[in-house]
Amino acid sequence: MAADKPSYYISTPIYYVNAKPHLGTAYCTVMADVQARFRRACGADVKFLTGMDEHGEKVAEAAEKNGFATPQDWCDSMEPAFRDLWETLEISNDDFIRTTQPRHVAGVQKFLKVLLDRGYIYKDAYDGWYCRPDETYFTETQVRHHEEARQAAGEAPADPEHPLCPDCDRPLERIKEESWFFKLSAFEQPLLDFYEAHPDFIQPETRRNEVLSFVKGGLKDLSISRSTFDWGVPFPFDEKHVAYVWVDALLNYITALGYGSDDESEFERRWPAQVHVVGKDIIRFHCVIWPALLMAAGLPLPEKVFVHGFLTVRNEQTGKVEKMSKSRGNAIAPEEVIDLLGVDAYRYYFMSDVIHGTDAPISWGRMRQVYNADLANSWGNLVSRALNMSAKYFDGCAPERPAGYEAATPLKAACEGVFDAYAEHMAAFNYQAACADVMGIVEAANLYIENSAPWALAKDPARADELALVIWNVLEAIRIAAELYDPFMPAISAEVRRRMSLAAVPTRDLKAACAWGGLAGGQPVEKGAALFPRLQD
RNA sequence: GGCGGUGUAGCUCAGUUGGUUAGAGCACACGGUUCAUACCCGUGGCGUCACUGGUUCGAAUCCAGUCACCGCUACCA
Repeated sequence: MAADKPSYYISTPIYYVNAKPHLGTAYCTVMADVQARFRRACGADVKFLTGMDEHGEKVAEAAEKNGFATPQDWCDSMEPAFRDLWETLEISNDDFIRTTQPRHVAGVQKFLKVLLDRGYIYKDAYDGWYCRPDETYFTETQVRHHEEARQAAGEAPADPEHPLCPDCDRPLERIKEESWFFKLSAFEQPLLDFYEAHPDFIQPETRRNEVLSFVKGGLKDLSISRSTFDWGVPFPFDEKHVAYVWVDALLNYITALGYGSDDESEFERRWPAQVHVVGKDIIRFHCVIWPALLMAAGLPLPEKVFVHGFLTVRNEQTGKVEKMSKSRGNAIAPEEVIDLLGVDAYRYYFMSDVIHGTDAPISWGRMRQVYNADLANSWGNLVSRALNMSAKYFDGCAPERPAGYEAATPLKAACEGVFDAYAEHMAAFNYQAACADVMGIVEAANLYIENSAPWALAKDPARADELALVIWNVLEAIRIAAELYDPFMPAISAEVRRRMSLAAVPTRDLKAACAWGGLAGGQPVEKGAALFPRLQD
């Protein structure tokens, strides 16, 4: 049944279990959710995946430090922080994968065997510096240059036995151990060929350029196992080693489809994914390592990686844009924003006003502006005045679809053609433009009411037909706008439909739903309380 | 150091292959209206399009350089 509809498989990254979800995590997840809801509304058979990344030495350490008997207990204790926030934010994920689940472990082990069989991994001795907190290796040269730079900056020389990490400045350890390596170097040219053949693979364009120049700079083989700790997926053919993050976390995208299980039918049907939504910090994992791993395993590559930027904060005292961080004290928690705006307006603000793809500033002042202008004054007030008039003039109901409903009106003209533009913008993750498309309907409706003056028509019984036509037009436009806004503000759109006695669930055929004339009329309507109570300064 | 990006009204941003007086929304001011969440509608001011020089009949849009911010990468000496 589902199989005859096109599969649309979309993912967020799996989030690292040690950190609670923050505004950036939520931003990414909402972005993917909006796309998932849009695709469902267009009739696609959507699988929307998110989850948690639970392996690694740091997780084991955190478990111990926090007094948990096992790392698994620690992970279990963190899970609600994610699940609860996603539920609050109306995230419609169809699955929630955890890398400690048996289905994931099985898939990882199968994948490793495939890589071994196909000759793309080998065991070698690793000799170099290791940053335990970062779980990262550094070469002699990297470490030496960092030390030179430090001393040039006037800092005290580090202990030669424990020079400092180039990334985090914590002491390194000398490590000589065996490790499994992935022949990433073999994929330099295949990757470049792939990028060229699929110019839309990485979006936006600037990220693509970054990846291109990185790969052209040459790729080195990649250490994919660790034997210094054991909180990970054991190599099936070498129990001393556990999989390192590349061949663990990234694989969630296929293990969630049953790759490596007894029944791989969903994997067969849905892979490759239509899009991975990721932040710019993990672009290389998703645009270089992950495609190379898939090539090595003989699997198809995802169709697209959409890379979003980071949220920054406009300091309303200085006017300067700052990176958000706890140490600066300018970090904003999702809960704070929800308290101010409510969930749907929260989603709308980040999706409509924050430009995806680049770093974008947010501010409390801006949130209030957008909320009041777009949602309270325009959309919410339109619904309010329209439903009020409908109920008042038509005995608690919507007018019946009038005979001349197909006649040209400014409002009908404003609604027609919106779907095509909107769908194109949505597909390109240009949510700002998509929201503007819908706002065009809202503005046209407000203007149409103004110019038609239904309150004047209502005073003249001879113009009853005219009044019915005007009100029906406005309700029809609201119906369409509510469907188009649904991916962004699902609860509000559902409430609008409820007040108009329309379907409880959003459409599965958005194009048809946007066609003029869908509103039969005659059904009860209810004005209700303000959808977006105006924020006072 | 190399590569790339960005810099347009107070704010968030559009500005296709260079072409009449540079745009939208918000914010602000004034006027109108009253069905509505003091809302909606109309009108208006606001910018040397980062700076300098160049190409052109004509550049925000092309070229060179400068400055600022950002990203990736490399520091091979």
